[in-house]
Amino acid sequence: MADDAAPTAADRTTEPALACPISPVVDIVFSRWTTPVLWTLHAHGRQRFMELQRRISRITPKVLTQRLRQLERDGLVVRTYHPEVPPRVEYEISELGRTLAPLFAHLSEWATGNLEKVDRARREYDGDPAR
Amino acid sequence: MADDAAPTAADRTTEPALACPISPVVDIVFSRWTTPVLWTLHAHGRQRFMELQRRISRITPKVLTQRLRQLERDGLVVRTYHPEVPPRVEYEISELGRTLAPLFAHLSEWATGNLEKVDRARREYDGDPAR
DNA sequence: CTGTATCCCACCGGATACTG
DNA sequence: CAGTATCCGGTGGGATACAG
Repeated sequence: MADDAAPTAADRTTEPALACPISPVVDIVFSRWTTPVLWTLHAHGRQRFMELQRRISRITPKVLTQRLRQLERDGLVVRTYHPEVPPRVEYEISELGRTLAPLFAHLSEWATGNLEKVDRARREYDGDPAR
Repeated sequence: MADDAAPTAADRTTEPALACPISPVVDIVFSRWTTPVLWTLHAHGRQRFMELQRRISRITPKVLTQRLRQLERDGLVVRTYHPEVPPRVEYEISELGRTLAPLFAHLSEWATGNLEKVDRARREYDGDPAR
């Protein structure tokens, strides 16, 4: 990413090099840790930093911050800072982010049943220890 | 990819730690380079190793092999070896892999229009150099 | 509470060369 | 042609400590 002049997310759609129109979406939505963050935000609504960290149990504050910043920059998440003592920050899915919901549902639906097939394929490929 | 001893793809669906039912799918389908490989296979049908490498222009043979092996193990791609001289190997999407097509179409559809919004969000976040 | 700042290491993937 | 074998550098992310 980030090389010469200004490769935007959109023009990568037509980039001949990859010739894969969904690569940019994958970079934005499915890079490491972004899916759990988005999903948690989608499943539990607006919530604070600590709630997110607790729910995405193995994530460190550093990484969580990085992902949240990226998602905020991409317009998928909205950050609200409340200048109180102690400070309170809330995150929520943006309107744009919400348009991903059907996609996630689709993913989730595919997982049902097909994940099992993947497991079976792996076992068979590995020499079928369970038979 | 790091699926050694116990945790299968399927049981990660119910793993409390992530509590994100689509994470396993993301690991399988959207890890690095897998999307371009699957897309190219989907777009151009059964093809040989070199064709794939040529179409996914920046991929190295080593990485291409790794991804193809992974996809074959997961049952998403079928490898056919023809014992000729010189050897000929063909790859194609499996039946299971084909069930991903609607999903990819969905992704592609989301990209249309929304990618542009992401770009705008980024420019605004970065300080809007184009205004 | 909500992050930053460092240190550090494992691993991915690029480059290159070589084999059946 | 279809890979494998090595070397190797950059980077993501874990652990830990600290700041506003």
